Amino acid sequence: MSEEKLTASLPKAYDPAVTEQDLYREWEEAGCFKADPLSEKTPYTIVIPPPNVTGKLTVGHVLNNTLQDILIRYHRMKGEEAFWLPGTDHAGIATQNVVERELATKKITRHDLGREKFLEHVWNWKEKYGGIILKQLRRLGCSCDWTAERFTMDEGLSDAVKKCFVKLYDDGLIYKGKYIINWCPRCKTALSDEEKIPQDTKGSLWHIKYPFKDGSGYLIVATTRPETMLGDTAVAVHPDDPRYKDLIGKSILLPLMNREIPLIADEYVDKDFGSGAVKMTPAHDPNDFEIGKRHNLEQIVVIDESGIMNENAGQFKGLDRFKAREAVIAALEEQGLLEKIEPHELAVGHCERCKTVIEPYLSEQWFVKMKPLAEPAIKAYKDGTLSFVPDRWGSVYLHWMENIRDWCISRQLWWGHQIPAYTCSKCSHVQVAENAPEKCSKCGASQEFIEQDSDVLDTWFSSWLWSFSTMGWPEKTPMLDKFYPTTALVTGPDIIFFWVARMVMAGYYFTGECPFDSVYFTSIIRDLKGRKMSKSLGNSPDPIDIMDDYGADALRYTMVALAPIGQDVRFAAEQCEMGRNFANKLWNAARFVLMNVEDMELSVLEDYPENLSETDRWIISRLHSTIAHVEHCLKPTEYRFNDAIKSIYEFVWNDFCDWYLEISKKALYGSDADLKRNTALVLLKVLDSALKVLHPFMPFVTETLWRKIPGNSGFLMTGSFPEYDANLVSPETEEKVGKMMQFVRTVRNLRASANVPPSRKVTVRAVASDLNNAVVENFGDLVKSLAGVEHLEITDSKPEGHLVGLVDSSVVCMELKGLIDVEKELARVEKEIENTEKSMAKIAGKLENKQFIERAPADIVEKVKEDVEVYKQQLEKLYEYKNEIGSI
RNA sequence: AGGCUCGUAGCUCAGUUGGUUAGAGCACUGCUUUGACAUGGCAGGGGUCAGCGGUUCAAAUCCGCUCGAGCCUACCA
Repeated sequence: MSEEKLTASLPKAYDPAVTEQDLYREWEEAGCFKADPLSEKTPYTIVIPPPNVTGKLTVGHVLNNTLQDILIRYHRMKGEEAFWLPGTDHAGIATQNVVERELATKKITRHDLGREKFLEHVWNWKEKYGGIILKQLRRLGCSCDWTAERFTMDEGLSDAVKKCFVKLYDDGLIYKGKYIINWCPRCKTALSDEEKIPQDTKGSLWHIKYPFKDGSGYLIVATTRPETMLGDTAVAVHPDDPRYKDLIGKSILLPLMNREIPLIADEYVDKDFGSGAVKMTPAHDPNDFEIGKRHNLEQIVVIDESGIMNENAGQFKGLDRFKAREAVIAALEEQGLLEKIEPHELAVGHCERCKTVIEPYLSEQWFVKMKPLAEPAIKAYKDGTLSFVPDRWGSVYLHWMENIRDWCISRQLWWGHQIPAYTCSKCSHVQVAENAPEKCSKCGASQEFIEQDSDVLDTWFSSWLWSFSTMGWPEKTPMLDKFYPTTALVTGPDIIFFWVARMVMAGYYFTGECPFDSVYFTSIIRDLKGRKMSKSLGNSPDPIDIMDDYGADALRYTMVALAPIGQDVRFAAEQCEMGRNFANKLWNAARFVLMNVEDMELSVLEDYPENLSETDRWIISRLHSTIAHVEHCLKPTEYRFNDAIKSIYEFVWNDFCDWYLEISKKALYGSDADLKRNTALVLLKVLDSALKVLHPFMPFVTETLWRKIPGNSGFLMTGSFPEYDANLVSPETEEKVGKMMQFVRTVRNLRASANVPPSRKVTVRAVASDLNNAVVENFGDLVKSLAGVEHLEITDSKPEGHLVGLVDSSVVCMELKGLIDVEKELARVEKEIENTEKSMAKIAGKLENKQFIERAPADIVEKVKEDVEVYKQQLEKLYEYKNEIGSI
């Protein structure tokens, strides 16, 4: 009857779809994810790297967030006040693009709507479609504290942004100026250096004749962007270049424009590149801009904000910049001014969001002086306050920090934090303040004359504050007090500059503290061909589909198992079979335990029972070795997640299922009531502990099973992690049981080689030896049930009509009913001999080497001697056996 | 151009400070539905650890070079 009950509640196969979603709701409703700022417990904090509100879950997110969840769940179970703060990022350009594209289907532009109406649209879009990814994280099982969810444009976070801007401005670290910046002619906004993606491109180097005004010939100028020559205001050479030294100061007549420009000298010019003469276009090249400033060159803008040639481009006005290039070349050629064209490879910058070729563009922008901010961030890494795993990212971080450049933070977008700078239209006075000033502080003009800067801030200007702005900073909130600075950060190395480095700088500058102790950089997920997962390639499987097919736990298991430290991962959905199979294996192991325990009215106990058997002690020893290893792997200096999950897998599958469950059947189906009870208690307790250890990695299946264990109540996830007890680890027991296992394998091996079906029992005679005697005496009954043996006995010598196998150098014989297949058996033994000889040869040579004996540590030498001795004995026995068969 | 990382079984990957008979999962071969599980069990085949050279008593592991893959940084027009 109870059999029926269990079968009903525990089906033969684990079906994640049945439990996962409901279980998550239960956890959430019970407040299991919530962290208490007033708790006395040690805080453990992670802030999520906020995904874009427009984002959908990718396999990359899966890995990243699973790792965070593992840490959070583990530390929660270790009794710490674990706080995982979730949220999203407003993603200026990306979000604006999405909404603009949607409007475009209705043939509306944002300009049709105007700023205010457009922003209303974006907010509506955000409320409706934004943050899908956070729902998807719930599906994954992430135990974020959703009551603390934040968005970078929330009121509080927006106030923090303003506050920081004002402070930096007041401290003289924010300035506005006309500089060459990266401009996307499609998004029509400035971009930071980090948003410019260089791509190697096969271009050309055009060599153009620039004639001198006085008719005394010409010089050659080489360029990759001939269309910009229309804005040239000089040609530069190196002051020491003998070819040009005497010509410096002469006038050149700029072709096509007939503008008179000077030949100037500047150290910057590389004599060995091209012709050694460089055209200067200060309005369209960052280097020319710098040189131009030194020489007071005029800045002539010839390309407009859309990438179209403007009125300064003469006859080329109105042409797109790439069309203009062709037209300029054609015109030069016609006038015989094109000397030659060389193929030339160069890195062309592209817009991170829309892939449009970036245009260096002269415009008025806001910048942050970064050098002073970098100093404490550099120190933090160098003195160990901040650590990276893998550590090699530290040098990447340092290199960037030490060569840091000012950060262009203004964006010509509408969606974002509008810059809190106000200009008086009467006197042009600029005021920077958190709130709109009521009158001009200089000329006293009233509010109507004061206008806020129309630009918004780079999204990263809000996310670099994320680690503390989310907790209420600048208010001194209990949350901030309890959970800041945070403990760990888990993110991808691709945003080390965008985010990690800047967050460290912001942490020090605004709070005086490093915002986290350690950063773990995850692997990059690729497809099986090694390509990055991307939407355009269509090679990125949808994690939701994977979870539908295999379950969230299976996906989590697989991603973590597959991802070693800092190495890229090649992933395909089918690999989740390993996770699914593992969840199923665990399910069935639990099912077995529960079915057998059911009638005994037992519940899981605090301690193991007295009078443990050797094999009980063995599984407990294995369990505690596993616990120790897992805990070691999860330390911040290690973060060896794949190692941790693998050792649990091996414990559950190999030790617990393959051996201990099989061993326990002997007791469970036997008539010794005490033994039965003891075994059941050990099974329950080990299962209970295994579920706890595995829980941070595979939360759903473990919680589901744990709650079915008699005696358990509440939630596993808020329970405690098993405490490692070194006294329960016994190498001696593991050794003893290991010999028994070897013995069983040898018998199974013999059975297989003689094709004895599992159902047929055999007789085994073990030739007396220390090992054999101990195994037969201590584990005789077990060997019988595990290896399908009917009669097991010790003999003085090998009997006739038996197959022979070895355990170390002990001989184990299996009686064969009927004739031995001589040929087959001979082949098997010969193969065995060959293998053993090969193995021995590998190490035996060492002993003949005097140097080895003298220099190698004594214990190593001893070990080799012992091994060789074992091989020798094995070979002796194998030869003997071979002769015997041969003579049949 | 510089820097970093990687190259281990057909595939995806482990292998912590040099000393293991070089491992796992999938795939493959044979046996197997015995009362947890065929998403299973038992047994097995398969690798000159990219190549060459060096250090060492000892190298998949440390060093150098070559070849191959990838990533990051860089203002050579």
